[in-house]
Amino acid sequence: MSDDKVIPLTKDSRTQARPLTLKDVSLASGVSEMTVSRVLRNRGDVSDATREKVLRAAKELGYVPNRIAGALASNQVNLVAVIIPSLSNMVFPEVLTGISEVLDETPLQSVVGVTNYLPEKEEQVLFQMLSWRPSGVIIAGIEHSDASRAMLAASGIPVVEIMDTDGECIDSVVGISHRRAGREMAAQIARYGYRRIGFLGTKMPMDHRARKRFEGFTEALAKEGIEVAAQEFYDGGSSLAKGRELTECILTRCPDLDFIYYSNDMIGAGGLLYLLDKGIDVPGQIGLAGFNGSELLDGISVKLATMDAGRRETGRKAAEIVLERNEEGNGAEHRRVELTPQIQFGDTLRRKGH
Amino acid sequence: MSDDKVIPLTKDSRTQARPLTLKDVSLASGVSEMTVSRVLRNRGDVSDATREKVLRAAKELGYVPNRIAGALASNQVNLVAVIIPSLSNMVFPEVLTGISEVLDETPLQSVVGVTNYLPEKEEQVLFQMLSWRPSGVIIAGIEHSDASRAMLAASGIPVVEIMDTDGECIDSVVGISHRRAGREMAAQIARYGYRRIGFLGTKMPMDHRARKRFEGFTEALAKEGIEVAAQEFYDGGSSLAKGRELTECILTRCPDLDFIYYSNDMIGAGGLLYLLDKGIDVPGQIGLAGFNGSELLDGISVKLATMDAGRRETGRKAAEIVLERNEEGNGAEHRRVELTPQIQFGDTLRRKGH
DNA sequence: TTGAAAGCGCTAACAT
DNA sequence: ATGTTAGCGCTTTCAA
Repeated sequence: MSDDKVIPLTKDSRTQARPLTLKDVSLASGVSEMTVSRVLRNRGDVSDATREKVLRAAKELGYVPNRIAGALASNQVNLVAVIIPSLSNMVFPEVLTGISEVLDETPLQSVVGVTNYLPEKEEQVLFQMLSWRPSGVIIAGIEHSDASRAMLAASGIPVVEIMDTDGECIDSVVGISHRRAGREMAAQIARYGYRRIGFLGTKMPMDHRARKRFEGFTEALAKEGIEVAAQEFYDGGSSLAKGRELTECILTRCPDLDFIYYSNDMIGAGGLLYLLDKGIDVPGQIGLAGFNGSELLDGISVKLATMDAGRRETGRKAAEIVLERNEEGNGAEHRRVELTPQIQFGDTLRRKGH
Repeated sequence: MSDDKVIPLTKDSRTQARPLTLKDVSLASGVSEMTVSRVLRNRGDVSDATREKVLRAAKELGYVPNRIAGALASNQVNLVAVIIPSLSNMVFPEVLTGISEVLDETPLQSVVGVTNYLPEKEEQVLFQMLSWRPSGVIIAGIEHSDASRAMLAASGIPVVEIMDTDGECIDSVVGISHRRAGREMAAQIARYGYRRIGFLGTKMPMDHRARKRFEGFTEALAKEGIEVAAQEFYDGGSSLAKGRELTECILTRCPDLDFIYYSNDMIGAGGLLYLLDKGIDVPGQIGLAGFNGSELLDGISVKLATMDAGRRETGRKAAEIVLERNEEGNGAEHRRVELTPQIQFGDTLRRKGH
């Protein structure tokens, strides 16, 4: 970006002074406000004649209902609060997509809040969201401050925690066990004969899910008598460049690694590209695996091993639970849905020496 | 994903029957509702003693204000509606990030609606959003249905159209001229001596901005007496894989191309990786350029030429305009902010034969 | 099938 | 510094 031209326009508009109300439509159509309300919501019995009249009047005036008032009167808010740590990591937009897919067929609508991985911010965002009295909350992770948990528990609305099943949930939960994901990847790597294994991931306090994968990973390796030979942690967002840099770094420190496990596909792909550039044989000399199952990166000639965390599916399921919990009478039980990701071997994880 | 275990829990909660109201806090603290309201909003003069009392009572009870009621009473909704075509293209989350950065310091909060590039869906989403009486609307693009334009114009709230300045705006606009972006890239490519130029992009009716870039591109080439030698269009999302595939495709049809202009960096990078894999000399044999300035892809060894569309900046500016328009008294003019993207040459665009 | 009255929970505006 | 009153625009409930 260079200079920004700022050109104030002259034309003067801001047409409307007061937004229209039901009353305006009532007057215009010669029908009581109540009946107008009924027509606009398709509720109760209204004769076709009046329905016509009302609809026409509303359309002609350009009436837009005031949901604030409607929500207050009916004590019903068709909003679902969705709270996620970030929008920069595609994982979360993908979950949102799953949620929208399901909610789009219903009167419910999602509202997104972003926490930047900060518990304090999460608390604020949550408070803000709850103050709109949404029909449900879908929130990433199961680690929350005491205050957040208290708010959620007390809210009396369905709460679905997503993307992590390792721990106690407040109400319902959908996701995968990251400990198990880490364990299974470690087991597979060990089974394939790798022994000098490095790990590369985000700084852990930020990201509980990455931490749990790492814990599961080291735990399972330990069971095979293997210790992680080297590890490297980084702050901030993941990018190909970061993956490159850290891979170079870890291999300088520890050139005899025969495998690197990355905490996500983005840095994994960066590492992969780096190794390919260097002419290093992958997975002959060194095997690699990431995490997420990012289709985004599928076009790299050598496909990185990974594990699909089922983000779309998670979003869909979470939305379905909120819906289910909103249908009164229905069993409306607490739910625990654990998705089981499979290893995708790609081209970078195969039996050593094969 | 394989089988999903669905384990209904047994514990029974849904604690609270009726959410707390101001009245509850009033009773608990022995202070009038009005004063409680004042304390909770930091408004007017309240003695430190009563403030303390109220705050303590509110905290102990776990009171969460009901904004629905507050908004109705005060006729003030601190929501900004943000309407975008998609979350799958990182461009939009990046704009959202810019918006949030600015709004986070204010009482305003953004609410996102997604249109899937469908004008009809845009209309619905817009109607939904407007029914919440937001303090402003930030909407991607300047092409909208008549009904949408009418709603926006009649809403009486600030409307900022973003990411495209090629055309008439309703109220204010922030973004770049995609025609100009296309023209400038074409001019540069021509200046550098390329003559057999291909274009690769999304199907146009979907994406006005891509279309305008293409139009600007062909127009500027025409001025140099050059015609686009081959073009390839695709549906659906952009990915590295798609870029690969289409690049192979266009080069099969037209093997003598010396340049390919891609409608975004993702497919551009896919093409780049394909050519590198094939051992083709880039840019010696064929030059490449994309669009967006995606930092995401920075880790590829050969850096794709591109143009930064200033997404964060666009989001920030749009949010600032909404804020400005909400400060009464202030000039509150209509604004037109045209950002001017610069070509980033990377490694794939240089004078032919150098 | 339609209408009238009474709030929803909060805040603006006005007392005190 | 605090309290009282009267709505905000809609829907629920009850009556016709």
